[in-house]
Amino acid sequence: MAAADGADRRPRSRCQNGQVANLGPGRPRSEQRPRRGHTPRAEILDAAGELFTTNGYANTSTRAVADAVGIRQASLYHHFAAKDDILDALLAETIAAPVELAERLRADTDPAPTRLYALAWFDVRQLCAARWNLGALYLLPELRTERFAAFRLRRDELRGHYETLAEAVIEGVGAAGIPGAEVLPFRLVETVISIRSDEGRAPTYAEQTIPDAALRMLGWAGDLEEARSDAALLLERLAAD
Amino acid sequence: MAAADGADRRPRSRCQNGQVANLGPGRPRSEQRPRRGHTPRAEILDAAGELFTTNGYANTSTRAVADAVGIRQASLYHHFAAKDDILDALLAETIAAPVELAERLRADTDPAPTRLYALAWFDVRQLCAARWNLGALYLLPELRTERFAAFRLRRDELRGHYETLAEAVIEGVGAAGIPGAEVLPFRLVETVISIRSDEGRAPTYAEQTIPDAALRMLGWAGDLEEARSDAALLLERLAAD
DNA sequence: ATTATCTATAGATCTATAGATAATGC
DNA sequence: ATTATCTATAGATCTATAGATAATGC
Repeated sequence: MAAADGADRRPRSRCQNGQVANLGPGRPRSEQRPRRGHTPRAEILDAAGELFTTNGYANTSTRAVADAVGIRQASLYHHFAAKDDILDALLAETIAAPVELAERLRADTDPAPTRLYALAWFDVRQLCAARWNLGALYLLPELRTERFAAFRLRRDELRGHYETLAEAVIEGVGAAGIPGAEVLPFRLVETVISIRSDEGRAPTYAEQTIPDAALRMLGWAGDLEEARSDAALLLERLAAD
Repeated sequence: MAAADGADRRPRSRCQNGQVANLGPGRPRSEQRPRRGHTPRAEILDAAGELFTTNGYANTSTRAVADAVGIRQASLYHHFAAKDDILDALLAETIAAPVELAERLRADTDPAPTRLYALAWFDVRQLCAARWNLGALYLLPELRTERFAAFRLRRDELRGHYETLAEAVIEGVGAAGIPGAEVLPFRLVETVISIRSDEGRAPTYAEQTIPDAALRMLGWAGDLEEARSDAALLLERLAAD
């Protein structure tokens, strides 16, 4: 019976519309629903991402998620032990890549403005490109519970990396710096979430405007086009590893 | 029976702890609970503000709100026709003052940087000082429904005022401006909400750091101390009217 | 044997309405 | 008469578990 360990073995269906060839073991679904994802787990996460962001986490029943996938409510529990775990998996996805990038940037020797620009750019791009605006879930009161301590820790790490880079930028600009501003680049990047929520779609200008504004806000008066092209080279280099 | 029109006539109790002298008409409460507010309506809003921000809107039952006030669940409906209406009243409170200030600032003749500084300062101060971090409710999916169209409109007005002021600042700085940055001051101010949510309390540095950063972000290179003292004078003047 | 689904259900909610009751105010 | 509370309840949920079933894989 039990599983719910998240170890998806193989895809069960080949395509995303109604016509499906079952490929793996297990009783066939009584109904097929078009839903993105190569595994049941990925299908569930996609459906939950849509429903959690459009109707809210607490307002989305496990039945609604199951319906959106085309399975019965109880079948969810084969893939996730609890509703919590679906949310946790979605949240983890949203910060894994920026955290990893930030860790690589720490070891890099480029100037701080270049590295901060690169991190902000990468992060904004991902927040804009993501299929669902999952950052809107960061303010859920549920995340303050023990259950999500690990997620909070990861996000604090990311925030710490932003702050370290921002402090280094401020140090380089001398008296032009604003005291306390080192906390703001991380926050400014995450405003993409509210913009996307209010405007109903990802802002097109954000990828350039927000990293630019982050550096200016810290008192950095250098050439933004240069920062941008340096950051682009840096990101390419790191992606190659 | 019916009421729920929000027209509170008079206080029912004189004090905020258990010892209470009933003053108005109506059946006495079977239980008294310490809760801030001079009228039942205010008590309900205070309790709901606490519970909505700490447990979430959808997770907070009308029973929980009633319990926190010291009345029965059904008695809420004498003051609010539906749970929606409690949320709407709380949200309206959060933007009434900044919207009014922004409207007065539109008629003012001070330079744009002074006016933007004043608006951001006032708004940040209120977001920090408010008893509950109600801005955390702005991302609720419920707010996208028709029910909250009026609230969205008011908030859009506030956003529009920020943008108009920011555009004027950018115009004054010539080539130093970042295209698209006029949308950011409003967003930067609202980052107080996530900071307060993550740190568990209002940031002490925000009142100065955020207005400062908003101007720098727009490419404004003037004296920030001067902007701050000019804004202080402007706010005093407007408060006097 | 293992896997992924299914059916059925226990037990615990939640919102809003109907109508009774106990105060004050005229 | 008006007001603010009360009790009682209809009707509609929701999460998670138990155990059956229908595939594939060895």
